[in-house]
Amino acid sequence: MARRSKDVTDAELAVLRVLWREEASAVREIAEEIYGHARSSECATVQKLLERLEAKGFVARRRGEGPQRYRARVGRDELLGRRLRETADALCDGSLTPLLTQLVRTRDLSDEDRAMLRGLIDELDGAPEGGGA
Amino acid sequence: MARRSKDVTDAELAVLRVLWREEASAVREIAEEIYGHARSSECATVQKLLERLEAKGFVARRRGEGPQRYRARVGRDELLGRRLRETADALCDGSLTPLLTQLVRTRDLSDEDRAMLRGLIDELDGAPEGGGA
DNA sequence: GCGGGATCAAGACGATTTGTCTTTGATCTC
DNA sequence: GAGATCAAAGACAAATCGTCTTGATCCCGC
Repeated sequence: MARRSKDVTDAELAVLRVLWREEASAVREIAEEIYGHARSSECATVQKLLERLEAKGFVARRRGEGPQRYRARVGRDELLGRRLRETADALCDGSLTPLLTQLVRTRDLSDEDRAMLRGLIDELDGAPEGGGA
Repeated sequence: MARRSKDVTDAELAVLRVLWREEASAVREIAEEIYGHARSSECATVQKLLERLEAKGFVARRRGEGPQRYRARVGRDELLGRRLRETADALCDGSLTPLLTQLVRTRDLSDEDRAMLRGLIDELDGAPEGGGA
């Protein structure tokens, strides 16, 4: 039926990447970052990508003096969380646990990774979920 | 340029799900599982999906007496690992660590999840990858 | 006031993906 | 050999996605 479109496509992601690095950028700057130069067609492409990203709520634009400047409204980690949840929904009936075990089992974890993880878990164990102390 | 096609599309995944449950199934059985019945057009659809899955190496077919039977050649966890790596490549330059921390931070983790995780890490810590003590 | 440049919105475009269906051909049974 | 089942191939429309063109607007220095 209706094909589910991606949250952020590859080309859009390239734009987001720039915005994660550069805070607030104009179209021309982004195009230059991505393509190495900024001919008018490339600017138009970037503009279209920004337009689509804005429609999805992933970037915001600031009008004012000079060219409009765009900034990201999602961080990498939020996007990451989104994708992880998507994956969990598609493959694990929404449960995140299998992702965790799969990741840990993957064995690419360094000593530091493990230590860091342990720390995070300790933190969660120590601080009750309720929030307030 | 060339849009990257998905490893397994949604409709294909529905087929795989059946195969994960049912070991080795015939087209008609799969169609019945998915659609509730098996008219010829639905069988054809499933067949096409199986054909594509086979081309990607995700299922194998066994010819023999009676209708051909298909079985999955990837498990859920392998597919999961694949998707996780994809996500890591797209968003984290291939590093899996951010996925881990994001998952742990997500806070949807139950006590059991945390205990399980801790156990897994202990295991990794205890048994160094090199093998020998 | 005017030419020239930059910015921007809107839409067109082709390639590709994806889910579905039809057609045709093969095989088997009674 | 009639009819049913199964399989292979391809056709199909809808949708996505990256890209580009067009036309409008604005602003500057002269």
